[in-house]
Amino acid sequence: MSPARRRVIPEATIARLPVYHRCLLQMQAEERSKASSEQLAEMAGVNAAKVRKDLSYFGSYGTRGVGYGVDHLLVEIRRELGLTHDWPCVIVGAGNLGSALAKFAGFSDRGFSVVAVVDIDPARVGEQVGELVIQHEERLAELVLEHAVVIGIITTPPAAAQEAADTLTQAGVRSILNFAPTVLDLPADVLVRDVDVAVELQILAFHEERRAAAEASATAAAKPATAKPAATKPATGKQVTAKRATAS
Amino acid sequence: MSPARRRVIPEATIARLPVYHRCLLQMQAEERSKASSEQLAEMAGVNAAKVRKDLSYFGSYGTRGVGYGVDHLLVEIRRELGLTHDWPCVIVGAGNLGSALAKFAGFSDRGFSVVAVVDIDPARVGEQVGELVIQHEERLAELVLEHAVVIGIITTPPAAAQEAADTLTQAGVRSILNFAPTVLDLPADVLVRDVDVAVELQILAFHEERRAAAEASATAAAKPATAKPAATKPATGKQVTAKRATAS
DNA sequence: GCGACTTTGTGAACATGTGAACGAGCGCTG
DNA sequence: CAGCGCTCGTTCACATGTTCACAAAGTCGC
Repeated sequence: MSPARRRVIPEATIARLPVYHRCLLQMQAEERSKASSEQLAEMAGVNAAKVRKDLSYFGSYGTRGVGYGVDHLLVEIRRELGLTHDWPCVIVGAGNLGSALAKFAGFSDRGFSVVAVVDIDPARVGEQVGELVIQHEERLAELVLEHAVVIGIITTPPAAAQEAADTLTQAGVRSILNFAPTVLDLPADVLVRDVDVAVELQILAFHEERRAAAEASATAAAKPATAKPAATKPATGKQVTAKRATAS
Repeated sequence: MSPARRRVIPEATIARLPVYHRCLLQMQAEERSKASSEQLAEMAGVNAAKVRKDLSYFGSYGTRGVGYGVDHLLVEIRRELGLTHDWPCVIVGAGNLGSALAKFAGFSDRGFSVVAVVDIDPARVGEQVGELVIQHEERLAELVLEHAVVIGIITTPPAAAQEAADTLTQAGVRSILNFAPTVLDLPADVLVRDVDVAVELQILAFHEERRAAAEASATAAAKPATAKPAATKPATGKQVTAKRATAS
């Protein structure tokens, strides 16, 4: 109800909120009522100061000397993330990935419900996928309006992605999760998040490549044997936790 | 063959390389031999200066007054990303997502080959998925060694992810793509990239929530009607391109 | 060959994000 | 109710990433 007292929240913080949310859910399941920034940080794999700073953007929900109330914090984060109400989504493209997502239950319990799946292939229309029936892509705009869809999920082949995005946008969707390996060209007020498995793999490959090069030059005069030195090298620095990289 | 002349490459640059790679492939398909940073930037949805700076980390592959040679640049990027040779991957967890990824052909042509799929459910072992047969998770370590697997892809339910990661790590895998909504705790020299669809959706939801709040307070005295104002609002600023956010 | 034009490569300002340090506030204990 | 220990919230310095602006270096036309 407070009018416009909130500050601007950094993108990096927003991206971490869902992780905190997940950790808090787990704590709640473990019947823990309090959580310190330290504990939350450990669980979320980040720095404790970062946790405190992130949470402080939304107000002072912690108690000094004690920590954060798990239930309370959950409610607040849920409110910030808009998880208190349902978000109707539509999946465009019922290929391997689209079908897998449609069947996947993991969203529904977090407020995301897939209300329709469409595909351009007439042969697939009518096919059952999870609890839904594939409809023809022609009906996309219609379905968006009918179900008040807010989020579009694009799982088409790259060539069809732009058109799907255009249709979604014209029907009023302004949030798109794009799995197609394409850069979508859309109006500035449409928020697109790209998820590309191939890109992720290539990033991993880059680091592997570098690692291999580093090891090769490290063992300069040593034997340039076959490969696969199993699990040697205690790495640089302390063996705390793996380097982490999440979708920004 | 140059020993260690290369500078340290920023993570943000690395994450963009695959996108440039993809754009260049498309240009190559269109028989274009030259590309300016401006054109590449437009295609990749980024700033032209960023393109130049990114590419300059690897050396001077452009020609002033002309641009970059598409073929040449492709070779260089491919070399940097280690796409010149094959990366054997293993998929742990043959659920909806795991199966979809296993069937998906999009990786193989970029140097990533899925050499094995394992699952913990004995009932699923032996099942055909794409060109592979599901094997039991017990054999994971064995399979990693046998096929010299470098990248592990975890698509198990969250509860099983840590164990899968441990097994992979102990077998020598140091690059993991984790689709499970869990923070993995691993040695520091293991590189983990998390891909979590629920997180992405929650980020979109956050912005939708904010947008709704902003619009509500903007139309202060106006009619607080039902919802769904279709496609009003020309947005703030110029209608260039959608805000973009990719896996960091 | 020379001058005009184009586009790269990079230095420097700016913006965003991170991590350490520390004061302020709260609960507990005696 | 005063002192003490704990943990939040905030400030500050630093690291990382982005964008601008411009000189250097090349091509092309004449």
